[in-house]
Amino acid sequence: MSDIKVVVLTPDARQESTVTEGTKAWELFRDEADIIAARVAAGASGEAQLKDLSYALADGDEVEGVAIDSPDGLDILRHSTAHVLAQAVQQLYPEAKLGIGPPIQDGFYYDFDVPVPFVPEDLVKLESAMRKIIKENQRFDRRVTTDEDALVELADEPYKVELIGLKSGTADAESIGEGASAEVGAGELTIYDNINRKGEVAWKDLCRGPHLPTTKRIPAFKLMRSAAAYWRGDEKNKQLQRIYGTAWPTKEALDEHLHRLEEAERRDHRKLGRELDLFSFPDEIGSGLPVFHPKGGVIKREMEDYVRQRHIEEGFSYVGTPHITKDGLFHTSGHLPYYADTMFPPMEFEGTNYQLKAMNCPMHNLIFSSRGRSYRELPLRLFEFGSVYRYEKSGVIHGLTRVRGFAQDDSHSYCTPEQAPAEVKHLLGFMLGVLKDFGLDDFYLELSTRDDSKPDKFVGSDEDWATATKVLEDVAAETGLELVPDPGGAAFYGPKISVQAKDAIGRTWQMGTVQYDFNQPARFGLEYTSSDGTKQQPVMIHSAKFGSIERFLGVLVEHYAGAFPPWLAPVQVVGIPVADAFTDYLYDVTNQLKARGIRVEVDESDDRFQKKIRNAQLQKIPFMLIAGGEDVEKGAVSFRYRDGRQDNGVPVADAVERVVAAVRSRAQV
RNA sequence: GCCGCCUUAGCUCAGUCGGUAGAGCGAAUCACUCGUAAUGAUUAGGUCGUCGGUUCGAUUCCGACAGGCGGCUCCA
Repeated sequence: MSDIKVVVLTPDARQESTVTEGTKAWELFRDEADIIAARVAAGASGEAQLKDLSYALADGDEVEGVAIDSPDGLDILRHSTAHVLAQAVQQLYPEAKLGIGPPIQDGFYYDFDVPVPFVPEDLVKLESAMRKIIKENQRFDRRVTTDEDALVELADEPYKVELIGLKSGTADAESIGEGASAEVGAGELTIYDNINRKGEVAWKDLCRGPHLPTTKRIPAFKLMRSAAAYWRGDEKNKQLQRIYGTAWPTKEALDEHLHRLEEAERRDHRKLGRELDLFSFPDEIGSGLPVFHPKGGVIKREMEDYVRQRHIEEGFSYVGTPHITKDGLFHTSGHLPYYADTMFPPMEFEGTNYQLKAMNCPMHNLIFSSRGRSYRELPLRLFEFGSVYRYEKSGVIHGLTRVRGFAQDDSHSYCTPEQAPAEVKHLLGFMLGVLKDFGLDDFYLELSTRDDSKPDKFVGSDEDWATATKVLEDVAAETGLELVPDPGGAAFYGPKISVQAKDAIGRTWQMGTVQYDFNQPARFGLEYTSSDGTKQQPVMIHSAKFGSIERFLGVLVEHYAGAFPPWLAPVQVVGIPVADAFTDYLYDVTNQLKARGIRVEVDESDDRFQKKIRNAQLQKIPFMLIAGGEDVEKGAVSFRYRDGRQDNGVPVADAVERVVAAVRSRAQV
């Protein structure tokens, strides 16, 4: 056996070493307990690939250890845990057929075809079976096979057989589907055997790897829940039973993760909406149809006042349109054939079908075309709070973030094709400014484009789509923000840029949008007279800065966990007298605040002083103004802030100015 | 829409192996008047989500529907 040269890469050095041919990668990292895989490049020019530590080194390899707490390491840990889950499932339920089991954000899942869906008690049983497998310290053993051999070996696993077929049928791992690429990818087909202490194959799975060296290297895991999921994500396919789990490099990291989930549940806007008396969803009205209580109404009104004012400042005219229309309007716009499924069914009235509107643009188009338009009027900018109703499937309704009736802060800018790029830029900047004023910072942009393979879902010429997409792409790039492609996500009439924000439990929601539309102006025959006297067709740019008032409010509640910045807080100040005797004195102070437009209350209840403090804390009121004997003597009040900070004996005039300034600044306190 | 789970007082939840139900918080009343997160006592709240079936009897068992939760699919 001859010697070979390999290069070991560490974060701060590259070290050449000579080893015997056939040496396994794990021998290079013998002393590093947290290395669980290797990134190997064949020579400096080669692209590095993830390998199991059992990989036999070759001459010229550049090898870097992958730590269990690195992003790749976590994926490997979680995917390996998914294997252990699948092994446990087939132990307990031998008739279970395997789907796929990829790593995901914070964890993993594995899909199974089982005759009876899993219940929570099954997960408990499976966890103990998994612990047993982990204790057995089974070795993940990689074995290269051929399509033909694998098809014979895995004949009992119809879903694996399908994946092998897909792999041979296409060169492109992406087209197999997200997640499935963990099982079969480009290159050679591999099976992983789980070898137990006796050297027997305890279990095996088709998989491209890599995996942990052994099952004992799984430090901490937990099964979270089970749910059904369509095979390969297609509604027409059979539903498999999916088990979600999580796995971490240490027990502490797992506990922290579970703790974060608990914290996230506490900020859930549906829970806070009830606790803070902001809104509710009466059964009597129907699913996905919220009502705003006085306190939620304050926040909603502040949002509306703000965004109406901003639109006026940005050159928009505030308009109004009705909630229903004859259905012909949506035929003209082109919405009906595409979106009949998501519109409420028509109401027949005196021989005419009326429809609850699901979008506002057609009505704005009629305002545009209500009289002749000159190029001098362009861009013509219309804005309103448009109430729209969409018949969302029952399973998708979610608090305020997915409802059946909501208001869009909807605007349409009619402009010449030449003006369009500048208008898109204007709108995007405007939208980002709105997010900033509301303190939202955890979001990214998405560029939704046409899916060329589904021409029936989109209208318009290739050239127009290309032009429109380019305009949006360039403007988005200028912001410097992360831009995620969303192929196929465009509206039927044109591409869009949207803001995607996360809720408390990590789900992303589409907020504001800017959409470029060259189709509706044509369908409505919109035109303006240009400087040379000819009739021209405008381009319209759809834009909503919040997206939907309801959804934005829901995300805001979670962003602030109910502790709104003072300008949005339903109650901005609560006066708390130390004893009844000081109530009148406090009213003198709060009346000054009220005169300055501050939302202020005095707690005159029979509760004791400390209870009043507690109640104000639970209501997350930004400022508590406290008055007792010491304050009265000095002509002062004492502040208590939401975070528990105190500032005693503040002269009344200063206190009033302090509150007014805080509210005006729109800043969080 | 699909799969699973769930629905008991305003809220959070006990409970009834089928004989019409409890607690804490909240509310009301009374007493207490207190310096930075819960004063005490008393009282009132429920045809146990709705409708149908089984049964001498259903909140409990079965079914349908409505609503909720978690996923999947969808999301102009």
